[in-house]
Parts: sequence; C-alpha cells; structure tokens
Amino acid sequence: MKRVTIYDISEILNISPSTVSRALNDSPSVKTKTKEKIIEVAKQLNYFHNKTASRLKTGKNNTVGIIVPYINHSIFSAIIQVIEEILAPLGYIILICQTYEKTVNEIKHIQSLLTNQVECIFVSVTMETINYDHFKKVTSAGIPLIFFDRKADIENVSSVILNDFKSAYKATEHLIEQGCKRIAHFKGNQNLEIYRNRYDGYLKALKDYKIPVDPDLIISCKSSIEEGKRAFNELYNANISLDAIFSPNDHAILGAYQEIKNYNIKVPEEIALVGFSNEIFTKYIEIPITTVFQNPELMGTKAAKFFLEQTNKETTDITHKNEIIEGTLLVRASSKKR
Amino acid sequence: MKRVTIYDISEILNISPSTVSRALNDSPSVKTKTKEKIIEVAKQLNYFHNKTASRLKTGKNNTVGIIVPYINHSIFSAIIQVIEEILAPLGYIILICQTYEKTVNEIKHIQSLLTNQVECIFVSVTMETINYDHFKKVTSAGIPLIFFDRKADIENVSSVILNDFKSAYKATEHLIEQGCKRIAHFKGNQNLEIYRNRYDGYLKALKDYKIPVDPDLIISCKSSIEEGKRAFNELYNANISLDAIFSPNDHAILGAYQEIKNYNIKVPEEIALVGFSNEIFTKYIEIPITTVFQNPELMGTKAAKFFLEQTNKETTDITHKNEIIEGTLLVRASSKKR
DNA sequence: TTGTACGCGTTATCAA
DNA sequence: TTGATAACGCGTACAA
Repeated sequence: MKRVTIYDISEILNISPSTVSRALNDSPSVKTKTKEKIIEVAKQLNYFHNKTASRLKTGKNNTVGIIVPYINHSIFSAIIQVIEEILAPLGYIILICQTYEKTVNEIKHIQSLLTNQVECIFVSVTMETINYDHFKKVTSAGIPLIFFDRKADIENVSSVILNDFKSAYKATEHLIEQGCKRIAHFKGNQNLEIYRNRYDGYLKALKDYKIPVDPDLIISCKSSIEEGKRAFNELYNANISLDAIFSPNDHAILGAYQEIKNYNIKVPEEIALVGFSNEIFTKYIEIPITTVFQNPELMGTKAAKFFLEQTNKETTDITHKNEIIEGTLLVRASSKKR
Repeated sequence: MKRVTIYDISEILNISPSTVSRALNDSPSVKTKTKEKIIEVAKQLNYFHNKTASRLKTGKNNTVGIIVPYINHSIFSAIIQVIEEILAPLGYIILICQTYEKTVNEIKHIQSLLTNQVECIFVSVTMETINYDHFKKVTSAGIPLIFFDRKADIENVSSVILNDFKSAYKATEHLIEQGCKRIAHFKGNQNLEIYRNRYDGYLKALKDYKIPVDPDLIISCKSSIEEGKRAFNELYNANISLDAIFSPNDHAILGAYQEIKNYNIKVPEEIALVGFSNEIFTKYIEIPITTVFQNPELMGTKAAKFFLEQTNKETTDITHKNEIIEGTLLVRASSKKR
C-alpha cells in the first residue's frame, strides 16, 4: 500500500509541495483559505505526516530511549511511567529496552538507540556490567546519558540515585534501636553499587553502635523469594542464632518470612525483619514488613527534568547533575518490638 | 556537534560512499580488505548508522507501538515485557504510550504512532473510549492493529483477550459451591467489555444455580483499594446481608478485606472473597485471596506472534485472528469454606 | 569488486 | 503568499 505524500496533495490542488508542507505545519505565511483547502484534501486522502522524512531533514528527532533490566519490576515500571508522563506531552516518543541483567543486551540496546538517533538515553545498568565503554560511546557522541537507580561510574553523565548507604544505615539502626544484636544481612550482588552501599550501610551502623560484625550472619542472596528461603534455611540449619534480618530487597525477606512462619518462629519478637523497596506486598502481608521507600516517582521526575534542562539550554556545553535521593524507612509490624 | 556520515568515511579512504554503505551492511560484494579498512575508520570516527535515513530510503521501519492505560499496572507491564522480549531480538524497536484511561490521549498517541510510521500498533483501550474512528484510521492505513486484554469492536483487527465471562462464571460458581447464597458484586465500568463480561458471568452463574439476583448486592465500584472500602461500607451500613463478594479486580477486594478485618468479620467463614487478576499481594496477604489468573505472558506472546505472522506473510491480504484465552481460578483461603 | 546517479518525503532557502 | 530547488544520509539499480 502506497502511502500518501504531500506531493499527492499538491498535485490534486495544483499547488507546490512546499506550500502544502507549510500549510500542514500551520505556517503563518500561508493564506487561511489555501490552508483550509490543503487540510481538507489531506483528511480526505487519509494523509499522515511522515516523521521519518521530517527527522532526516530537520535533524530534530524528539525521541528518547530508556534501558532497564526488566520493565515489569515495580521500581522500573514506576520510573518509566513518570518519564513518559512528563515527556510525552512535550512531543517526545519513548523507546524502551530490556537488558535482563545482561551486559550484551545493554551494549546492543545502546548501539540501537544511537542508530535511532535518540536525543537522550536513560539507563539503569545491569548487575553484570563492569566495563563501561558502551556508555562512553554515548557521551562522546554528545548525547545526554542519564542514570537512574543504578549508575555507572563515568564522566560526563547525570544521575539520580537513592542514598542506599544511608537508607541501609537507618534500617539497621532501627533494628538496633529495637534491641536487636544479632542482625543477619542478605548480601546482594556486589557488582552493583546499590548493593555495595546497602551492605556498607549495614556494616557502618553495626560499627557505630559497637556491635561486632559476625561473618556467619552475612549471607549472599539474590533478589527472589526462593533465594530468601534458601538463605534463611542456611542460617537456620547451621544453628546460627539471630534476632533480625536486614535484606537489601523485599523479595528475599518475603521468602525468609515464609520459612520463619513454617518454623513457627515469631515475628518480630524472635526475629525482626526489614526489607528494601516497598514492594506492594510488604504492606498487605499478614505481618506488614518494614522496608525502605525509594520514591521512584521522584527519581523519574528528576531524571526527566535533567534531560529537559540540558536540552533546552541554548549553550552547547552540557551540564551534569548527580542527585541523591533520600530513602524513607517505613516502619511496620515486622520490626516493631517496642 | 556534526554527526559522522558515510561520506566522511568515503572521503578519508578515497572510495565511494556506496562502497562504504555496502561494507557497513556487510554486503558480500565488498572485498574483505576494503571492508576491514572501512569498519576500522568507522570505529575511529565513532560513526554510527543513521537509521532515520535508512528508514526513509528502504521504507522498512522496524518499529512497533504499544498503547496502554498505565504501563506500571501489573498486567500491562507484564504484557509489554513479553512483547519486548519477543520483538527486540528480531530488531524491532518498541515505542510505548500511556493513555491514563483518557480517549484524547489514545487519539493523540495513535496519530503520533502513525506519523512515526510504526509497523504495528498494540492497544489496550481506555475505559472511556466509545468512538473508534481513530482505530479505523490505523486499519485503513493498512497497519496491523492488535488489541490485548481490552478490545474495540471493529473490523480488520486482531485481538487476544481473556474469557472474562467464563472466568467470572467460574469464580461465582466456586462461591456457590462453597455454599454462598448472598454474593455481592463490585460492578466495574460498563463501558469496558471486560467488566461487562465479568458482570454477565456473575449473573449467569446465579441464574444457572437458581439464586435470585438481588440489586442491593450489586454495587458500582472502581478498581482501587479506596473504592473497595467505600463499596463494602455502603453494603455494611445499609445492613445488607451477604456471605460473599466477587470483585472483577483485586484492588477493590483488598480494600473490602481491610474493612472486613476492621469489623472483625471472619473470612471466609462469614464472608468469602474472590478477586480478579492475580495481583501479587493476593498471594502474600494474611488470608490469601482467591483470584483469576489472566496469564498476561500468554496474551503478550500471542499478540506478538499475530504481528509476526501478518508481517512475514508474503501475500498482501492481512489475516486477522481473535483469540480468547481461558483464565485460571486460583482458589485460596479467602473462599475455602469446605 | 567498485563507482555513478538518483530518490525516499520532507523542509529550508531563495527568488518571484 | 507561493514556487523552485536543494539537501538531510542512506541504499540500490545500473554501469564500469
């Protein structure tokens, strides 16, 4: 099926294509009467503007790309939601890509977005990524690169991340204040800055309150219900005494909770629980779980704003902003011992 | 910043742009040696392919659009996830748009996707939409239009939806089998086919089991926790006796549950609850809620497959498929009386 | 195996 | 206010 072009319209009306183009762009230098005629015919022919051609000509693309590990994970979908909400009304098109935590996919998507001439790339890096060359390609092409939630440590980029260290510190401190002394930690993938920071926040709080760090209480654990079950069972079967668990994600703490319930151990009296992310189930579970609210809406808003500020600036030199958002500890029944 | 083009490469190497183009497209008719030289220089110049130009030239766009009410609602994000998973490896770019349940946004996005020359549009229509002219523009432009979860009743489209009627019937039947006789229904927005069908399924089950339909038990309710609370309180304050609630969404049943708990009414003994959608919290709540699993992964997969079948077909005539997926009733504690 | 020449659909520039 | 023309960057038929 042949698409209708401005030439088709111009031929029918016996006017030049340039006038048609002007009319359809609502240029003031076209007589209202001609404009009306043109729009009328365009409608009749079911014409629609070819943005591809217009992009090529003008160089203005009105497109941004977002790369996340999984778009259906609550924090990412919330952030994408907000970015779309802000940019779509301004005429931007949003391209989305998923990495599934694989660096190869990240590289492919960066490449693809560059060839698509996007005006900005928003990224939350994978757990795997240790080499940042693909990101450098973006900045050296002069395209704004904005990290959210998880960032790569490179020059000339903007970022909006959570104060993971402080949030984890507050979470651990809270457990200590509840009287807990044997606080286990489900240590996340240390490739990721966020998990390193959450781990460090945990360690620092223990140190500040002069609670010895027991390596037996620190167990590597991925972000899933199954992993949380496994991690708790390892501790349980090894007969390691503990009175609290701080998990850097909610899924693992949910898994642990289910096992704890199986063993008829009381929460929070015998074991207090704190998670991270404010997943919706933490609020509605039998014993609501204390967790850290990351404010993804604010993250998305800031990220979008950073882009708009950069792109609207007349000057060519790009300014970079790195913002750290404070997390909010939501204290719920799973940790309230006092 | 001026972007690097194949002309820049061709000048440096003193070869024609066409050879550069061929080399970069890995054409077999370019000597390996020249190819290598070209790729080398391209790398040095940080060249990347301009898909906009190539699209204009070839007419092949490799882009699809997805329009949903909210991308962060679990069913939609799950479906988008799967569509991306299937199409991205094939080289497709995914454009996403949110309507926020507003027809005006739907119209704007359809228009925008058309001007973006997408090869296919996947849509889940808003609750508001009653006029389908904007969808007809898509089909008359010869672009595949594929509905998922919620469809518009028009010609020449494909769709993948749930058997909402049967799922609601099964849900209601299950309550009846548990001995419930006064089953309330949180009637959803009847603009939406899915809510009409769920309502009809409820009515049909009552009828088949010869249980009188009591209008007092049918109360309009939107999909939110607050609305569920309101709806339950209306029933409660009006002193209407009931022994079960079937809600066509999980959020409202959660709201109702919270109020029921406040009143110290026993679930499921005094009131049995059934929701719809298998939101994650239904599984982990204190009393797990019986609900209908919609299998969004399957919906997304089918939708993507429909597109691929159409687009890979050599013939120009488009075939349309309308698939109805069966829901699965997940029976949990909130309705198990026997 | 490589080069020449043109066109995809639009818009910007200049002239009328 | 409108028209003619060139150009955006690429791909391809055709020629060499």
